[in-house]
Amino acid sequence: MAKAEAAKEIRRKQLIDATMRAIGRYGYASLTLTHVAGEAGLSPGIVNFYFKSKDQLLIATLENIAEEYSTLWQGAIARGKVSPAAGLEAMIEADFHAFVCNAEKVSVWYAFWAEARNNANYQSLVMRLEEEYLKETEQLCARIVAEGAYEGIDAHQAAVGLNAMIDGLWFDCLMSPAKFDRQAAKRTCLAYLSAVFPAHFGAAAATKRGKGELDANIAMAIDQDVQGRDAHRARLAAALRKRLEPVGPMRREVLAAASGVSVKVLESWLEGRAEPTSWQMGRLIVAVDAQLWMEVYGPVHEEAHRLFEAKLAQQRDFAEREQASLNALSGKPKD
Amino acid sequence: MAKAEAAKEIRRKQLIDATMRAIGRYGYASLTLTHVAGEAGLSPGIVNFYFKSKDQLLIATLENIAEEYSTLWQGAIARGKVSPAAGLEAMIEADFHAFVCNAEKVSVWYAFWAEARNNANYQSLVMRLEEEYLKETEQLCARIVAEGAYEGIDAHQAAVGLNAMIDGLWFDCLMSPAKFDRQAAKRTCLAYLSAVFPAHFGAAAATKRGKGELDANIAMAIDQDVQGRDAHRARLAAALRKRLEPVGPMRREVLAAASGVSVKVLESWLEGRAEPTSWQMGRLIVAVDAQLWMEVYGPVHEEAHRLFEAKLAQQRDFAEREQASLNALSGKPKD
DNA sequence: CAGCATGTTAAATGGACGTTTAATGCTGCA
DNA sequence: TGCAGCATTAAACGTCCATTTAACATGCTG
Repeated sequence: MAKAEAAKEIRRKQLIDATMRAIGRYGYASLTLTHVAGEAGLSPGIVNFYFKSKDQLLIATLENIAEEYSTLWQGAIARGKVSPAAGLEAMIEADFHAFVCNAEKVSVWYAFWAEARNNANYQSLVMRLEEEYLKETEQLCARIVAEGAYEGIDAHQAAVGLNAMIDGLWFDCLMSPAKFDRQAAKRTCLAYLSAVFPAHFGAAAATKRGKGELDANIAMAIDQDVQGRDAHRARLAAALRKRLEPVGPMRREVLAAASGVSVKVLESWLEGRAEPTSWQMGRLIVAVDAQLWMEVYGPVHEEAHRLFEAKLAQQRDFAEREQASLNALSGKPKD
Repeated sequence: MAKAEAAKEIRRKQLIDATMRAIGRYGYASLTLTHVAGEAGLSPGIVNFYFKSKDQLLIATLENIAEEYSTLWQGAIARGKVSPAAGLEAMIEADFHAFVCNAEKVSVWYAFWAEARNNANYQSLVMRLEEEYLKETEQLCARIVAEGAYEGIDAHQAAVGLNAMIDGLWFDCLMSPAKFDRQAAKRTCLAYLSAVFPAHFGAAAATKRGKGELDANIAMAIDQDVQGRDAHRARLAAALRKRLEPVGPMRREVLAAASGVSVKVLESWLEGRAEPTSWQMGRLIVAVDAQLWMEVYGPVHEEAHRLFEAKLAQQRDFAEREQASLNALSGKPKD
């Protein structure tokens, strides 16, 4: 039952969040399921009901924080896409955003990093993540170098240096979160970039294009991404309600069936108490109309839109083919 | 008995080394005394004989690796003292020396860093270390800035950036030790410095003063420090033997008594099988002559020598006062 | 309202591990 | 050689904790 599935997802997320808080509070080594359950306000036994084992819970936690982080920086980079320099600035902005750069999250990262050497699951994930991030940074650096005015600058080296600096600054955040100044950390990174790429990040470049504004815009956009979970749910609820108005074209039962959940669950979405999984969201979109996506996720730049349309077309294509093959099968039953 | 003390020290060190290997192999979270004992080739129960508890063993391990690291970079910086730029280069050289920058050591560091947030003992030590290192780096940067040719460069920021970059590069060493290239890491740091301080680290500066040579010298000196434990013991043994030659002024019994150990232990030093603790070394020096220090620790720069003389004077002073107060007490017994 | 499924809890279980203790082996000394 | 003291071991103990199990609560269905 999809309804049960959705409810389970909520509890799982709740436990994952509790795990992150518990790691932040007690540390990885002395983390017990009792701690986790305590943070979640549940009894210890429940963890093994939603996760096969403690290991599975921890893997899910790492996957969760990894996806959260990836989403943030990839979103930031997309917003800064107009120029490679803006892209790098956006990455830095994302890396030192309060949402990811805080004592709790960083201590979770360090916990997994320290364990990664002895846990193949952690290691592959952490390495993949790091490689993705490095690749992106390197491309941006390479584009900046290609734009000229630099001799003897190795884009790869510049990117490795930037990454290392960011990881190292997180360490300061870990060790003395009270003293740590996120703005100063950003400035430190920008100082590095302005030393390496003076034409793009130097004082001259900054005044020329009105640096302050850009920063503020990116930061605001990231803020929206981050603290906007409630706002997101509100937008989703509003968009759904609009389509369910008395005069509207759809009834709750229809919409619920289309998205594969019970009416109860659908109502929890309508009231902003819960939200669909991405899979359910996809089915909702297909069931209703692509415009829903625009309304829920807010104004987005063209590329993401184009990407989405492409995906949607692909999905339709896949569904059609599946249908066709089903038809074919029913026509000629297997021998 | 001082003899027993010396033997205990050796076992303790053996167990600490085993702990580091075990953390590198199994990770902090799943480290058991059985693992440690296994690495040391001893039985599990023995650990609680030499350390009051597992916690104490771990604290001793952190203290050990911290002192090891501090000694290395402070030694390196002293050698590069001729100029602040050389000092920074020496620090980098030390940070990426195979002795500290290898998968095992780095994984030990990350283990303690990750736990530091939840363990006051670890935290204070790690923070103190980090502060010392930063302070030194910052002073060097400030001196470079003071030498001129830089505008708008913040020495503190430059130092924080460098430290962060080094810590972050260690992460790469942790995650993929096979792929990690220590030389490339050094170059990355130097590229950073040459971007921030082009007059001191730029291509021009490098060719002017024959950069290659300097690097090689510092690296060699550090090598000596590091892989030189055997050499150190050999020097010590030679220096002691010289003073014990048939025609020499001292007999084994006298020297042993003076340093508070048995003749057996002294002989183990003479044969290079063991070495005194720093405390015993101090008593040896006082008993024999300060020249011994020069012979054992090799040629050193003046400042360290001066420092040592001052310490020695202080120690004598303290001993005299202690004696005086003892005399006073025996004169007037307490009421 | 009965019956069933599902979510949740509390208690039981079994194993792992730090620590303690008693026994054993070893070394140095007479 | 025999004794004394110390280092070391092996086993026992007790605690903690992940996991399992059964009981309980809740809500849904017929």
